[in-house]
Amino acid sequence: MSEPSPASTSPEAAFGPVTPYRDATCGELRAADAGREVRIAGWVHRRRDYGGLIFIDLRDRYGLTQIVINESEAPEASEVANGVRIEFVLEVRGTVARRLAGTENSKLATGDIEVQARSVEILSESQTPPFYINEPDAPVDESLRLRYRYLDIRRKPLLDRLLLRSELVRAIRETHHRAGFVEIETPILLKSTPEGARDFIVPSRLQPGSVYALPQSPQQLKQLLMVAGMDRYFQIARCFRDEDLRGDRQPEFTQLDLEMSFVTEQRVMDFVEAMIVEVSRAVVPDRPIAQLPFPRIDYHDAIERYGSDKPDLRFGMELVDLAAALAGPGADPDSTGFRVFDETIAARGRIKAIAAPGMGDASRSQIDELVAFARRYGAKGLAHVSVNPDGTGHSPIAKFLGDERIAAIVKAAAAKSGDLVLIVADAEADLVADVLGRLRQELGLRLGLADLNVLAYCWVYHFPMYKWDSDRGRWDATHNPFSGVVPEDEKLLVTASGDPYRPTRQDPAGKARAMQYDIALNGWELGGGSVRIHRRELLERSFALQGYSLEQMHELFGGILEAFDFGAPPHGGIAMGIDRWAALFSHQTNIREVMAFPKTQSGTDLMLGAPSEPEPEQYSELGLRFVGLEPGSGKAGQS
RNA sequence: GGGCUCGUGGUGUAGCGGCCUAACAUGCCAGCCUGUCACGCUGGAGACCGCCGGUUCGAAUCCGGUCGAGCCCGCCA
Repeated sequence: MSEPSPASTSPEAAFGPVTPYRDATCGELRAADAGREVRIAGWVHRRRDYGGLIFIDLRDRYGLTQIVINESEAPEASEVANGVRIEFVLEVRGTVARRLAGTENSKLATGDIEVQARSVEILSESQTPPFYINEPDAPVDESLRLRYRYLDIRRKPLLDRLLLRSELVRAIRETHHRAGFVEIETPILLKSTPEGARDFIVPSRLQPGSVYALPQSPQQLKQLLMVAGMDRYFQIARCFRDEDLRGDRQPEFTQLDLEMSFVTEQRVMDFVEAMIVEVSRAVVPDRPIAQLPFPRIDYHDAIERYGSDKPDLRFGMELVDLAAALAGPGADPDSTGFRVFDETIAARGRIKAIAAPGMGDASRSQIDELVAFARRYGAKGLAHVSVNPDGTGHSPIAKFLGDERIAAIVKAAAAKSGDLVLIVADAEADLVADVLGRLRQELGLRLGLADLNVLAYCWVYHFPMYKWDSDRGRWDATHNPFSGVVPEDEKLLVTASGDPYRPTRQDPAGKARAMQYDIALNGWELGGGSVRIHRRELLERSFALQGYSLEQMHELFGGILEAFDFGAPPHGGIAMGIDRWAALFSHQTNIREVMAFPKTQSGTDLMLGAPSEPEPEQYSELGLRFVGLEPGSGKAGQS
């Protein structure tokens, strides 16, 4: 190789696939290229050896091209090809030729041609891979896939998902730039705040004894950018939360974070909705959007009708209240005859139901399984009524309720013959909604009620401002401590006692609604945001309700509070989970499947072996020493 | 912190108290084969059943513990 010289090619050539190793990728040669002399490079996908004739399918991320090595025409190439094995990296020189009539392969984009090799060079050898790379559907233990992630990415399914994710991020960027947003990076080394999830901590060497925290989201920074006059900001931001993992949760994940100035809830939702539609159409054009504009559902309606603040609108099966149906007939209007229901009514609880289509013939064990499902989420039981072919109902609790009430339940639930009405009763209305909401979601999918191709986006708005934290005796922000209050509820941001620093459960603040909106997609929470409080006085009132003294406010949020003294515009925004979005776009239920290098459920990286013990010098430079953990306070234990 | 599931040649599975000195498919190795594309045919190597301990005359198979992976509750938006 000679010394690199100044640029000798055009940008087009520099951007193209041609390199000193290849003239074309493995996915682009067509019949029209017949006769071309080409160099082509890639991995050996498969090898078919006929003795004097060897076929090699050469693969790169663009596709597959068949190479033919004919011993009688290229004896040297044939000798090399004899030693070639799967996943070797080759550079092949030869001639593009139309395949013999009748031997074309319609399954390949390049199936009309083959490259007749003149020479074959092995650029790199490979061990036998630990799992099949050339059979994309072959199941593989996930820990193996994680340990050899670079091999898993060679396989089509994961490759395709990462390409789709790349398109998603590209579409997001293009749309935001077109809408005049400025993309700004914010720091990863930040200050710890007590809100929300547990922080990841990074000890400071220059400030011994102090720590940085990794951002759970760039929340405060984007608000400061609004104070800075940036007007429209967005970022594809990495976020970190030190909590236990789930299929839809990794310790580090990616958010689309955006904020706009001089906006209302309506205005932010309008932009985000238009952006989502544009991105969806660009990335998954063949997937219909269920409803345009997106349904906008008040939080309380969402809980009432779907038992969820992220309802899956691909199917109905809404929750219905049975109070009226149960009150109806009978000698004693205060008694339904069924003790569980009577106690619930006496406790001013809720009795609600869903009708599961076609499940009327569910077996005893199927019912038991549903009862166990309901119990897992805190229900004390799960009553059921099966609807007979003639439209009447039968149920184990019919002997308590009587036929008239059973009929009223069937009617209230709008259950048809063959359906199964599932009933949850509890003194806690939230629990009833949660359990039925989870049953609804589970059964909707199990019964195939959801069109899997549809994208059912919806907004849920006006979340409660706070929820009472009985352990700590204060109001917790439902979402974000900076969320603004709906203007007509501003007067509710007070305590019953009048002292803003003594919150109690009876405070009017418990009824205040936030200018908070979530976007849900097919039953997943895709994102959430709010119009923020931009007046310092109101922010202090809100923080007081959340249990912060003036000193604590300054300690924890001093920077942003001070900023709000220098002219903060009204502003609002949203954060959306890119990983979840990509997973939903590619029909995955686990975000690991759309991440290049995810971690296991116990937070480890099986490929790199992270986390690992630090070197002693790293400890001493930071003034740290590992003293072990209290028994039971963590899994690391003492060594 | 807790519950559940899984862990057998390289990979995916079967075997679930003695018939297992572990079976099948695929992969791997060798040989033959000039038109295949999940090529074919013949032959061969390869696991002591995650690890430790226990029960038993006898364990891959039962029990306990432990490690790893997954799902879930708590946690988390």
